[in-house]
Amino acid sequence: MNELEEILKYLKEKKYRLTKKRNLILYFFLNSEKPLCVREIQDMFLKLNISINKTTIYRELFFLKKEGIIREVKLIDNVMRYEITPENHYHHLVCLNCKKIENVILEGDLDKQEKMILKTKKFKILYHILEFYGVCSKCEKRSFHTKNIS
Amino acid sequence: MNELEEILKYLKEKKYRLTKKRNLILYFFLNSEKPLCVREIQDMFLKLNISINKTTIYRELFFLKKEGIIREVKLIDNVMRYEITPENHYHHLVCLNCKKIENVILEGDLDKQEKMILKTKKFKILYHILEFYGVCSKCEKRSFHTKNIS
DNA sequence: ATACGTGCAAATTCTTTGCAGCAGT
DNA sequence: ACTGCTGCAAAGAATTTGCACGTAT
Repeated sequence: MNELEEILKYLKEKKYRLTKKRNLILYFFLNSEKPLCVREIQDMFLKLNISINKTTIYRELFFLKKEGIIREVKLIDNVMRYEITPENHYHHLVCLNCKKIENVILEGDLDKQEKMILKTKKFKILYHILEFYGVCSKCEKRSFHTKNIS
Repeated sequence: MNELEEILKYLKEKKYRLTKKRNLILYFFLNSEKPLCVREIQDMFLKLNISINKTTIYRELFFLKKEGIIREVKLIDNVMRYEITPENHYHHLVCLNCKKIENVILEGDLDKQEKMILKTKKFKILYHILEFYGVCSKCEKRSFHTKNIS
């Protein structure tokens, strides 16, 4: 699964709509070496002969930023530019059998929860620890066979 | 905010649609002293002179069960009945200043994450620990005033 | 016969888009 | 003149519903 598919899957899971223009804007970002501004994105649509309104682009950038998919880059000119956010915050999958620890990215779903908590509980969260305890795929498989395998 | 509003808010947050029939079914559950079966719900719609298909009811019950809003109750006859799930699984808000621990309900949002992890990482999660560390509202307020305010 | 489930097309909900227009530099 | 934002109506995406039919007890 490539990066675009990852992002689309994430958006789908959060029940946002996978529209042609949203997909295209994401495609532009993933295939650009440098941060893009509204104007540049508008031109890219123009080149493809696809109509788009500048408001749509502004709103889409705001949306993608909110979702943590892109981030703002301020250069010397005072035009806002954006680029794909390079990474994300890891959580851990801890195997109770072999003690192996694996990383997993939850793609910012807790942010929403934390905002909700701030609003409803008035509790300002500074950080969180989230660990999942279970059985990894290797150990899971092994338990159905003999102990001597591998 | 009453219980129905709480549930609707939760469903809205998860981007499920708040349809008339879904709302009504929830209303029936919240105003019923006893567990309800498909037939009884069907009759309630009939009384209100609102058409509904039994498949819709089956699917809605499956949906609400999946979301943890209702739960199955098996009585002696072999008809499945459902009732509002009384409670939920707590997480903790730990204040780093006064060490107070508060409960918070995340309304099953992690279930989805865990299913996702099972699918993509093939890691079978048995349980999880999730704690939020931060500053509670009291301590937050106090830090803006003098130290003597209790 | 009754309880319950599935697939598909139509209906409904609600996000996303475009347009007109405004504010600030 | 240009960047950036808002409200409202229309378009579009995707969930929800109804219908026909199937399975199991």
